[in-house]
Amino acid sequence: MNESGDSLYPAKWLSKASTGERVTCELRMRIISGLIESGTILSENKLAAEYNVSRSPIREALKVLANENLIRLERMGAVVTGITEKEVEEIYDVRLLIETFVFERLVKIDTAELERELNKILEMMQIAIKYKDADEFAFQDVLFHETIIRAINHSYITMIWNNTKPVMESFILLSMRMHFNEKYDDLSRIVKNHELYIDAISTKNRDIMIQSLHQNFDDVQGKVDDLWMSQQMLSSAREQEKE
Amino acid sequence: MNESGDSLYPAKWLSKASTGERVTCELRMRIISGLIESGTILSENKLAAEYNVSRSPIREALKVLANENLIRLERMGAVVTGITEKEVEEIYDVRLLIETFVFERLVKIDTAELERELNKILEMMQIAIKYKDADEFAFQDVLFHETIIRAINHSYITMIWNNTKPVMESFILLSMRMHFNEKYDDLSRIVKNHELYIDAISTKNRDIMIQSLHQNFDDVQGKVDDLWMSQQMLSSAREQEKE
DNA sequence: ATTATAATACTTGTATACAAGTATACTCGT
DNA sequence: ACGAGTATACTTGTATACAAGTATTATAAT
Repeated sequence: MNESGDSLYPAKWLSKASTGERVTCELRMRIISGLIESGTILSENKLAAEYNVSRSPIREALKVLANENLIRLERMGAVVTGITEKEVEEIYDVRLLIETFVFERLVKIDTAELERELNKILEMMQIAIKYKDADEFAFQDVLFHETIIRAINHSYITMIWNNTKPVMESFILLSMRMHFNEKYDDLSRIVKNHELYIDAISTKNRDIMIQSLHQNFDDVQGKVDDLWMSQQMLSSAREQEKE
Repeated sequence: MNESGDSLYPAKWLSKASTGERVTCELRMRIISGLIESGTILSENKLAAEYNVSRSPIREALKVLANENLIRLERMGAVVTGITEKEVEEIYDVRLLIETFVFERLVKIDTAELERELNKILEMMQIAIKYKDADEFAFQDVLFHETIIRAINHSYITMIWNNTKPVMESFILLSMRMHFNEKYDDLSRIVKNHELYIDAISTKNRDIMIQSLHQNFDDVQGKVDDLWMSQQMLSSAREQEKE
């Protein structure tokens, strides 16, 4: 029925994805970006009609999104929860928590290979900056942290990551797209900070690691406000349309 | 086709559950108990036939179990991962991690209502012991920790809990059933330890909390060995059947 | 005997159909 | 005008059907 605009989620990341995964990613982006407002009630049938698919992939998507705390499955309809500033902080709480845990494991093992991998990702990030590819930059940013987390081979920490990653990815994606053209110094600061992170890992220095983690948080936190502002703008724009 | 024995998961906990949830809980118990061995390849069709349901609830169950790291969804068939001693340790890593985090929040807020709630649960546990109701005891044990974790209203911490809880619950359930009749002193030790936990919360004393958490871990760890032993017994019994 | 190829039986992912239950709206009685 | 009760249109959960793809097995050729 209504294709309602282009897709927010990078098509190239969905090359091998099933319909269910596509819908999941797209809905997630719409919710996090604020395009679908908090409080909206989603119905399987309507979504199926909107995306021109059957209810099966839609159901799948809703289950996943409910697990990510983006919607709340109720008797009739799924209520969009969305994410507020509070949720963003909470996600970063979790990231701080697990990355701190991970670091404690990393100091006990050989991290040479990991460092190599991280440096590779760092160079990729720089290329992404050079070619002004916000999506690629976001991808590598997320990959950076994923690589660290996976390095300790801890299935339940990985599980936590798998559950927080999608929201984080979408959030960073939107945030990067918004900032990429304006704030070049922000980007280099992010890269610098990732370098610091690698340093912390290689020297096994807790203080540097904590410093880097908090720096990273602040970097993101700064962007959060802008994202919310733009959401507000979106919302008020819609409000005006209605009138 | 094959109902293969009774259900492991308490029927009374499934009063309002859908077929999908029932299948999920039952499969989870079978996997964790070792009744379904690691390495087994599950097929949606076979499971559907076995449980006399359609593929829809089975698919749902497999998605959930994959998220809990109990199976691995592959091209063809779902490979049972199961849980080894390593996984149990890892689950408790996570619980330690999040409960430590939670405690840091709890010291900052008024916990009077929480303490009341926890004491209620504690009394329930004692009744469960009195009437030798292992399942109820397990239920209250899990509820105890859930209550603490939910108290800080942290959506992503809650999310982590939601994802680890089912496995933990099943594990504790099996463990309790195995030990309930033999080791009465174990049970009172568990209760004592929970009292200690409440103490830690009310006095906002970190040291007591850590002590209690580790104690709790040791309690479980002790039981783990037995559970594995019994799994081994199960396995070897099956081996012999085959011959 | 071994290898290449083709047929078959199984797999998942999606679409559709059906059943049971719930909210909304409407009608009828007062 | 207003409330009780019914009809209707929606909701989810499950079952079934279909399509596309993959492993396996059997057959045929060398």
